[in-house]
Amino acid sequence: MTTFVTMDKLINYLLEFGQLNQQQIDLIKRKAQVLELKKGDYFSEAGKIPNQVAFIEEGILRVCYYNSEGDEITKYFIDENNFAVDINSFNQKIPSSEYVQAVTDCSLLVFSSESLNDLSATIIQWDGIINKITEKALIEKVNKLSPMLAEDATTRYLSFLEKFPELANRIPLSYLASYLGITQSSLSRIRKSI
Amino acid sequence: MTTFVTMDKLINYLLEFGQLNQQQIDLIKRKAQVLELKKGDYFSEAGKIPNQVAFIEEGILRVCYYNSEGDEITKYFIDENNFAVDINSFNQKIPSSEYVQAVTDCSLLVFSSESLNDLSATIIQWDGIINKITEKALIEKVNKLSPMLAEDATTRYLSFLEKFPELANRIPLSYLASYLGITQSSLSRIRKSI
DNA sequence: TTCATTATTTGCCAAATGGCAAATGTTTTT
DNA sequence: AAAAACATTTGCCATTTGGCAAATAATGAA
Repeated sequence: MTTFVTMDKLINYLLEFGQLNQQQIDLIKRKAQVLELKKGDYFSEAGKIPNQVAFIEEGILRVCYYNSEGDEITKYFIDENNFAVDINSFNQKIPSSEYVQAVTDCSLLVFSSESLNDLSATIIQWDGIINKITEKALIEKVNKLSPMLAEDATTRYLSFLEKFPELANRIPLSYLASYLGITQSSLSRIRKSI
Repeated sequence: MTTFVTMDKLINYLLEFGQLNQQQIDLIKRKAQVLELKKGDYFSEAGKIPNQVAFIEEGILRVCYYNSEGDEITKYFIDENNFAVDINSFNQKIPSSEYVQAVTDCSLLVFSSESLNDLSATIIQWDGIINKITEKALIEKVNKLSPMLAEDATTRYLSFLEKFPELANRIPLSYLASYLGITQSSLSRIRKSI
């Protein structure tokens, strides 16, 4: 069974966290499914038990939820060469309180729960690799969020610009404002003042 | 070699994440060292490569760093029945940018790097247990920090009060203010208004 | 193109927070 | 107890951000 998708980004990413032989790489490629999302499409929905994990080859996703005031909050953005999943709900098999949406057109490689179980059972290093990836991603999130609390909104916006330079003007203000923890009008004014 | 410390909290905590037989439990107990810290004492210092991990039996620690403006920031508090370590620096063996300080008198159980390696080599479930603990702790941090951005300072303070009811008036204002992302005077005014 | 819809900007004013310094309160040392 | 050191509160005012609604701009549909 031949595939025409190289999946190079995924494999190179995994290889950063552990060694894999060609046979293992081929198995991983067979277990991954290409999923193309259009801007605005949803990858997962709140209230459902997540049963797949996505590696982002191209594009940007955002993870969102509704807070107690009913405002939609963008918890974080995830870009190329990262995995997206509500890891808590996925592991515990409980309904997710978050949903994941494509901010731009995306090309994803998706693994189902079953595929991941197979890989875990077949590839001895798999769990170790996944653990390292998970841990690194979570540490990055904490380290990004933590200083934001002490910064003013302009600084937070500038940091976002550094991380996603091309994105700031291509996504709805509301996405970005809720991520930065400010209102749309404040963000609009901050933009103007720069 | 008999020990008079029961270490019940530690063992019960570990057992939440995986099974351990009595022999394994005894080994873990032998590898742990009791460390008593007085309020204000440091458990680890910035600039050093962390070489131990602490389980908090009693008391509260805080994890701190200095931001680019030179302000001391309390990144988070860690309370009883949790592990404390700069996991990133610990795993990568790089100098920590954070330091860990006792907010109250603390009773800790400390594991050295070598002890952890021994445990990892001897107890087959050890790595799995540690990974689950690590992941859970990081997820909790993200989930706590994330909504704070969208809340006003009073709400953040009230949330802190819920989590650490007895603490708010027993620690320096500066610790708490920097955790909440506000100035000492603002926090003082918020307190008064409640 | 034109209309309808949605997103963004702006004005106006209120509320929240910061900056700084002085005043007050608390703790520790001598 | 007195002095010194440190922590907290307060006043004053500036800046930031929010709330709301109207105006404007951009987008998509007919």
